[in-house]
Amino acid sequence: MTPTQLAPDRIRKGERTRTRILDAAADVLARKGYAAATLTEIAAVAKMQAGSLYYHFDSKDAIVEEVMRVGIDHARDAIRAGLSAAGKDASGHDRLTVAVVAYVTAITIDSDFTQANIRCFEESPEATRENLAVALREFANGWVRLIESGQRDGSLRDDVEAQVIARMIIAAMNSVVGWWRPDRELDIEGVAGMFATTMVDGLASNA
Amino acid sequence: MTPTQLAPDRIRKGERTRTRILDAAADVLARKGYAAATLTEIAAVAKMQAGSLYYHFDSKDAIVEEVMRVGIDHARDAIRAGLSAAGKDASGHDRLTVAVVAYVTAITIDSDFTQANIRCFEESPEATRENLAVALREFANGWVRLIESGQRDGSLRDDVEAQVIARMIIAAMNSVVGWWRPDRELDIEGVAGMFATTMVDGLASNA
DNA sequence: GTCTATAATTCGATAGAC
DNA sequence: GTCTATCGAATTATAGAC
Repeated sequence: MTPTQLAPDRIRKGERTRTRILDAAADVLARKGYAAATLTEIAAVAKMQAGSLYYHFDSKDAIVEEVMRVGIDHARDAIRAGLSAAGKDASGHDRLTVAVVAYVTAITIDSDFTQANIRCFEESPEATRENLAVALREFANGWVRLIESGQRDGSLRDDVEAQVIARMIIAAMNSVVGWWRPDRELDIEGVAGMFATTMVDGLASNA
Repeated sequence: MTPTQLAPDRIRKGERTRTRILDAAADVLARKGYAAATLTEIAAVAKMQAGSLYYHFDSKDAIVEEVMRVGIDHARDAIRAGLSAAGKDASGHDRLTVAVVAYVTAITIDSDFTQANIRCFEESPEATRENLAVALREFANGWVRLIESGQRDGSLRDDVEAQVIARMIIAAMNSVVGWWRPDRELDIEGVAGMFATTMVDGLASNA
């Protein structure tokens, strides 16, 4: 038995504590933002003392970075699932609409991680943002490709720059986490639908 | 001469220092955000020591609140100017387009105050947000009325809720301050135009 | 009005007992 | 692995000289 080999339940126990801390951090970060989220509160939610966090993580920023990274992954997975359900032969117009609905739904329903990522990005230290730059660029590029694909197949207008419009769409979608709450009379599918149809089909009446 | 009556140049001197502090605070707040903006740095930009700020303001939050309030006022004025130039008899569709271009241009060109307001709002203390709630609600309501007006005159579709779309449009426009820089090859009028035509006329090709 | 010096907190991080 | 105790740094805010 090598030194790195541990009993299975011991591995699971350590992993579970780590996950509990990340869950707690995502919760606090999504509600308070980066600066206002204290290790004391994160530890309290995880039912620990603040000092104990350092056995599992090197620093506050290490916790924040991992939370945000998980949030980005969750969002990407949700979009992929929606797109693969729509099918590869759907038009760029339809695929963009599906992606918008999938993403808006994902970031509002049951994911403190994606909300923490959205809320804390600008506020987080430069080092953290640099460490996440590749993942975020990849995320943004996904939207750019989606739009460019629609421009190529003729279902989306090509007199605007996909890079600019992608940023705009991402920001518009992210804004829902700032005001939508589950107890609203308006369900999130309705909101997602309005977002998609407005950004993709426009607000102008075609009557 | 009443006790509150001061020599004109003395009034002006005090006001000028106050303005210099607000200018410095807007600069730092727009670049660093609420938490990372320290009084030491604000004072340095204003060419003072941190302690001296307290002769002019009661607290950091008092400075922040006033900067944000000025930012909101600047934005509102820019939109009003654009709309009055467009004329009262323009369609809701056209007035909304004009307002988008006016606002996007205003928040990127030459106004640390509007950028500070956009960047610091979510991060600022609850008391600050409550104090600005009326002004911000009024700002948002302006966009809602603009959209509803277009829905009434038939130039904008009425199968979406103006309240939801207004929030979405505001967030999309605000996002430009996060990435656009004056030295970009793409001028801000071009960006504003793309934003307006995409959100109002849509991304779908009408060919 | 502005400066220097410092009080008062808060928070991230570390050390050592258990 | 977790706790208690504490260090050290940063920051808002105050006090008093000038």
